[in-house]
Amino acid sequence: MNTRLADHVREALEQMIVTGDFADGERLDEIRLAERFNVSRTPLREAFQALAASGLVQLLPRRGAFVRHPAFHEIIEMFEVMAELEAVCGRLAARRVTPQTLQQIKATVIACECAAHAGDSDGYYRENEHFHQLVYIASGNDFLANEAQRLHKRLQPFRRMQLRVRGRMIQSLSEHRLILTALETGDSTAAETVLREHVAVQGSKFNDLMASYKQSNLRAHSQLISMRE
Amino acid sequence: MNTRLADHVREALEQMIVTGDFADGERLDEIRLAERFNVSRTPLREAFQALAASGLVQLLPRRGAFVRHPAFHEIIEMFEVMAELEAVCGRLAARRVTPQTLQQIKATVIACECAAHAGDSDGYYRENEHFHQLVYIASGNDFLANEAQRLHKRLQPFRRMQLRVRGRMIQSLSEHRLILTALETGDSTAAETVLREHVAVQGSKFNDLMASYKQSNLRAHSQLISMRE
DNA sequence: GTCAAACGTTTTGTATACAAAAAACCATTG
DNA sequence: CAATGGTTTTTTGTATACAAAACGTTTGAC
Repeated sequence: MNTRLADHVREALEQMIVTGDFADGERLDEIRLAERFNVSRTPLREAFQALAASGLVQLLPRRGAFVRHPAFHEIIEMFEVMAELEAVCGRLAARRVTPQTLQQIKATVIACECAAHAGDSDGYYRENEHFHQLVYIASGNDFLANEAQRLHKRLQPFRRMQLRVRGRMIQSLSEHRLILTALETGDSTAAETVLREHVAVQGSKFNDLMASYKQSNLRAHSQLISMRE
Repeated sequence: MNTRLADHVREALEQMIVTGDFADGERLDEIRLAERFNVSRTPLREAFQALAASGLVQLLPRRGAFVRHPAFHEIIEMFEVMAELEAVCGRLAARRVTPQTLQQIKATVIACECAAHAGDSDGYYRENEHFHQLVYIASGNDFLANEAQRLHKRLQPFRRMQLRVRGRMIQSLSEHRLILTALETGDSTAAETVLREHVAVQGSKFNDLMASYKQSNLRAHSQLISMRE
């Protein structure tokens, strides 16, 4: 646990932004937020900088901090990069994965299947996260693993929506199996292709994401209205 | 031009770290640096945060800021990711590049060749940067272009070393030609493969990089010694 | 001699004060 | 009524003051 106020504020603001408490382009008032969190402007401004580094707010010099909700096409672009990063991880992992990591991946695939059969949505979500993290590590490139993890985290709110789509979980499961097999047999091309498709947002998934994004936009919008009252 | 002190300090520190003015793991003294730059601790701490975000320093809570020179294997890893990112840019660009961008790329290839024949090393470096930037943009994915540019910038000091290697420029030129042709003919596989190889650090290049890295380490080390006197 | 506890020093994190830039407001003019 | 210029208010960026945590040192016990 961290005792720095700035980190607490950053986490709180991150949560608020992601859950749509602020409208797109809204200015974050230093003074009002400071007294709301019962801190001074100093840790608040630190939090702003951290949020700017991860792309959640835009910091304009001598203007202030503005929340920046990604436009729909930007999310599509981020998912495309995520798909390519995971594809690279898969290709490298097929050649480099250690027996231990492979064993761990196998365990998470099984845990995913168990959670799915038990109807444990949260459990599935958790194990799925673990599965992908292990694939990143299996690439044998720690820098790549970190970058992938970073983007994965940034896409988390949108992925959560996507997983709610009917039937997504079953398809996801079979893809996990295919990936596992590819890694076991050292088939780098298969690992690359399946992982890219596994993550990619296209075809029917595209429309699903579109729908859930519109909903999240509505939430942000209604929030904006309530703030103006 | 930016009027914020914090940004000036960040740039200055960035330069100093990259050029090896600090040893690896050295603590950056807030007070001493503040009076050296004639600023208070506030903008200095802002600069620390920005540098931490780009990986040049490590920020330990209630400990301080420590410069973090990447270990050799970390640089290799970053180059591997860079190669894969450029490969992705190339693959996508072969399908999506606009006639205007293609024209611009052709222009930079020619400019590179001119600079090379004129023995203009700095000019070649500049046009080469431009060439890669255009390939990123040609991918049609702005987020990808930004990420690629970010990593490219981070690897800049090490790339500069690499280009000094004898014969590298001529090989680089012919690779540019191959990439241009692949983009013109829409050959995504060729664009991907050539760009990956173009960036990758392996074989003889590996040893070249190794040698120049050792030199840069020596510089950092001698600096450390001079500071202790 | 080693370990540990208490003290003083240094350094970080946060609050607050202040200067300067931006925004808002308002009056005046065409 | 629109536009412009000056004045006031707000807000950002920076300096400084202060509290608390980390660090080093000395002292004391075993």
